Amino acid sequence: MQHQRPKIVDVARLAGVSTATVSRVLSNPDVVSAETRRSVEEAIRQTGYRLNHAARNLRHRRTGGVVALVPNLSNPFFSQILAGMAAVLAGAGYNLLIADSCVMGGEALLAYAEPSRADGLIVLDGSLPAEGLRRRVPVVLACEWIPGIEAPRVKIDNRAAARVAVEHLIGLGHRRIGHVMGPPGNVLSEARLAGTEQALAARGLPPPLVLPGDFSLDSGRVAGAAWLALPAEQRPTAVFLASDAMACGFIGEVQHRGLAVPRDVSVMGFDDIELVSHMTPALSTIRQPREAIGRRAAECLLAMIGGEAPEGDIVLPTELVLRASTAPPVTTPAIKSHEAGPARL
Amino acid sequence: MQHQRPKIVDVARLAGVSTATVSRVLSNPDVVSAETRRSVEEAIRQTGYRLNHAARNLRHRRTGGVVALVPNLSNPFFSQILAGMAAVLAGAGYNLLIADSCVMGGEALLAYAEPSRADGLIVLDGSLPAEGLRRRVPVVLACEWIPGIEAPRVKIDNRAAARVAVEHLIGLGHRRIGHVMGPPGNVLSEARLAGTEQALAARGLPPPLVLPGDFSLDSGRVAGAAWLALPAEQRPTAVFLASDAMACGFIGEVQHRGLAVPRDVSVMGFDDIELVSHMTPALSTIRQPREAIGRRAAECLLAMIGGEAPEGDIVLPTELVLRASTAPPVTTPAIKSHEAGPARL
DNA sequence: AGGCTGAATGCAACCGATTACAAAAACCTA
DNA sequence: TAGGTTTTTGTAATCGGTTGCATTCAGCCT
Repeated sequence: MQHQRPKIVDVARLAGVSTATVSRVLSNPDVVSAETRRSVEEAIRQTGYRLNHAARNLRHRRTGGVVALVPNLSNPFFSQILAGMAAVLAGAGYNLLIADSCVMGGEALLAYAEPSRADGLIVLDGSLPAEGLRRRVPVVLACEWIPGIEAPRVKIDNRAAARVAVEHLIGLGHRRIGHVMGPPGNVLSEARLAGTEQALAARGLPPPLVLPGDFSLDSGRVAGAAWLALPAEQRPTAVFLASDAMACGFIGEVQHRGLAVPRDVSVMGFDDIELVSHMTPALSTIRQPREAIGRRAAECLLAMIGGEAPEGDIVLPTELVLRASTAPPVTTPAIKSHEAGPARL
Repeated sequence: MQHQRPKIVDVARLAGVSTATVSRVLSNPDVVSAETRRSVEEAIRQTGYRLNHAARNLRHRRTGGVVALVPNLSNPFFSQILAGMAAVLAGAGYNLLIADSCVMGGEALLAYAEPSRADGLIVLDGSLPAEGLRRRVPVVLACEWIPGIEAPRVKIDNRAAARVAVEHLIGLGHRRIGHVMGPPGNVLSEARLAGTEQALAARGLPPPLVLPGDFSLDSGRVAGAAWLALPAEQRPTAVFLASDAMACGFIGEVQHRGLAVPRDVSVMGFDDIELVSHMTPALSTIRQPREAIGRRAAECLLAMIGGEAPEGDIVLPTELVLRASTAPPVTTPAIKSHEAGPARL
């Protein structure tokens, strides 16, 4: 009948000490005399004792876990952020739990915000009910956020980044510029649109042609079709899309219909997901430091769990990455050079 | 001083019953009389009582969590499997914890296999030490697996799928076929290679030109460079790569160097990640039912946690997806038709 | 009326660690 | 050597629910 998991009293008995001493060896070895410690360690080895986390957590009134609330786990954009968080949290002895808002109702999600389920919460989804997050565990918002909520945010300057992207297009000589938005109401969508408009207005250019989207590949494809459907002389010569995924869909659609990027249209993405540097043409885009976002969010949360006052917002830098999908517009419509493709021999 | 979280005795006191009764209302309402139940529920509402999971888990000797061991979270291939698992597990009231073997040593990973940390384990990484997984929690292996371990596997028939892929290339008329492998030693790499060899041998064709890889985008790029470095007449006219990511890298490299797919080389991938249908050319590939893999693995694990005998291996079907990256080889080297590109006008 | 059955509830022992407090031991100092 | 520290260890309460067993009581049968 010795197939029970050994508990702390079994170790104590074998070592001839009290459970308190064993516990001290485990969590605060310095207060135990060297000799006792050795014999306890030996007893632990002999019994094959392993600590029961549920019991420790109960006593400590904590859970040892942090929940990440993700909208749509299958989106590769998020997985890299999660990887950053996982690294930090694992180092601090916390478990990373993930909850996909795609597959759970808002009700079920809020259950995660309870102190008995997790010690903290990182929200990556801006479309949650702002209610119910009050008076619960520490919360950090990353990337997207919920306007009503009072919590530190780890983010980038979306508006400025969009401005930089569009200024690049303007600098290349584009005058008719399109913008494909993220989902309506989303804070990121709004900020990127605003940046686009600002950049154009600052140069005295007309506002962008705005097409709807939702960050997904397929919405980018649809936007591509919409662009193609325009009369050629009304088409923006450059399009800035609010996500790389949409940019891929857009380019795919345009290419499948026989046009070329950047010859017929310059395309600019947002995110710099790994794949887009390998496409043809390689995508010009705005790099978000995804891993760092995850890291910082986790660090910030750990600090709050540790009792520190929440920091203010953390704004991480973005980077303009120029590749082959953006080029000067083929002007001089008089010549109508249909052969002038991208320099590829 | 009423800012304490209410506990079960507070509810009991308010409702005028014992804690046992409150507990029954919570977990086994049928044995409580309707009247008592109502008054307890009312007390719960008034106090704002919330169950403490750590306490319940301690008593139940379970954790309510399942760990997924992933090699490299940032890989989008895995995130969709995780999404499937998350859906099933959330439905059954389990938390999904993720551990990225990239960021943790094998030691730390095995700590997750302890009953006090998780009720079960889904391993997606075939490169783990087979030891230490014995005499622990229930385990299910998905996709990749560890040869030494006795546990149900959720997988596809990699060899047959590779055979189908290569037969397609042969059917198109290709005779010199290349294969870019996954990481050496990996069960998937070996099976896909074996399938490739079988298909060729069955038709009496010479064995494939095998190039090394590791499933990553960049290793695909390197393979592309290696292919380009071959004398043109030795180059395989079709290449089958063991992952879509590698196929993307390969195509990118080939295109950046001025050649075209499938005109100069047909390319076949494996996985059917979402993006590849939007590339130009759209990638022909083998579709893995990633979400289903995640689901089935989770279901299987839940059954084992519930005490059922482990099922045998579960083999899910794959599908040959034909798109634009594969085409008949441009034979008749006498004509050397350099202009015959893909039909694109 | 006495005895029996079964439903509803309470008592108190758990689950397995942690830790405040007290007791004991060891070490100093005058 | 008595008295005062400091270090080490043990005792027992505690974290917050759950559940086997005992008890109570209403309803039913003979």
